[in-house]
Amino acid sequence: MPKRVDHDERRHRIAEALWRLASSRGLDGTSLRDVAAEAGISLGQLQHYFSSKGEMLLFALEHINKLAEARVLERVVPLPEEDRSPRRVLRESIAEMLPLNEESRTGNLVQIAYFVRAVHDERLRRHAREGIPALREFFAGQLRIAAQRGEIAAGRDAETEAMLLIALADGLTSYALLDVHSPGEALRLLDAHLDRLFTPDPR
Amino acid sequence: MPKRVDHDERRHRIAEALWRLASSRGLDGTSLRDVAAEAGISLGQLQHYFSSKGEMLLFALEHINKLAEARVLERVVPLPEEDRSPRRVLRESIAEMLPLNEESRTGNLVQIAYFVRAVHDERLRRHAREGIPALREFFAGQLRIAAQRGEIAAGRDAETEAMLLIALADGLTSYALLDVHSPGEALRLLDAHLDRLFTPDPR
DNA sequence: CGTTTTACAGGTCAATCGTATTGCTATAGC
DNA sequence: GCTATAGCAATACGATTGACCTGTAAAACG
Repeated sequence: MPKRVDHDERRHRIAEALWRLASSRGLDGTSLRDVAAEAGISLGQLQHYFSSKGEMLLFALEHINKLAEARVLERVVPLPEEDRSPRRVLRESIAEMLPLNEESRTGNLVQIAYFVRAVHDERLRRHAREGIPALREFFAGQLRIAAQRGEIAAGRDAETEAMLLIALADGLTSYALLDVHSPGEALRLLDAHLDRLFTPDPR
Repeated sequence: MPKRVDHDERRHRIAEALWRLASSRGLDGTSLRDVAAEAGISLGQLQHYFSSKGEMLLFALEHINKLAEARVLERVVPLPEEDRSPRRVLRESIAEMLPLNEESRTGNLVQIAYFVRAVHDERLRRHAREGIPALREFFAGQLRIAAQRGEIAAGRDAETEAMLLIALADGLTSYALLDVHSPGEALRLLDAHLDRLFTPDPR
């Protein structure tokens, strides 16, 4: 047999070619031939690594989710102790999700392409249903710490506020992608929301 | 010539057939033949009313937007004077946008299908860029009235809060469609946000 | 009444899709 | 060094797509 090849490395390369195309044409508008050409390989070779389009899509989704999670962690973890306040952690996390740079914009466009499929595809929908609660718990944990520190009103439910943050981030992202507002404006709106959330108990 | 036909009425029928299919398969997954079959007409007849698929899509989008706007107005305008507080108007408006019933769910799924296309299609994107500011102004107007009445803190910027509400509604809708939370839970989250927004100046 | 125009049916078209198949080549393993 | 096999290229396949094109019946209109 010929030289052994790192399968995962090849699959990642193909997934990244898929993202580049899907971010500008959607998943339906991206054919296997397109992906192969973008990755600089033949259709036959692509089929050697993915036995069907669905399999390729699923692999690419799991990969992009892992990368997105890693980027958030990479941004939050290195913060010096004194800057790692709940508010700062939440802000940096959400900012990393917003389409503030070209790479993130591509990622978000791909995520949306998957989102549409997920609405009709049970297998993909499960991914969303499993991922969001984990994020919500992370956010809620930060909010509970903030409540203990007296940085937010005691009456607020952490899980509720966490879900509101996620939904808001999602909406801000959508409208930024549509150029309804700029990415910077999305960040400003996020900060306005956080200002209101991180208000100590007024009474 | 044969009996004159109400063109607009036929086109509306076709658009509604398109929605039914697009809400469960997406716009890309819906062929002209599918739409014709769903509408109970031949492909030839469909093409008699729409010279291209793109034209049909654009017509159906404009139609669904008009209907959505009309439904909001129908819900808000008949409210008795004493119930037409800014908070109530905003709540009912947003509730009408959430996928709380099957009809609204279908409408939202179609909207999302268009959203994905809009990201890549300049002509569709213009629709979004023109529609949202109008909605934001309507919301901002309600918020200014609330501020005059002293129902919300004076320091809040109406346009900012209006855009936050729209983005939040959008995010809540997305996650309701993915069954991350129930439509009822989306409404509860909206109310939680409104509770915080409609808090008189604490100082 | 005759002509023109509208409303539609049906078929054809090239293009494109995902998938399946075949065959060659180079090397890992014995 | 022989051979089995992983890696890949190339091609073919049937299905489906949106866009055309032609034919025909009927009724509106002069």
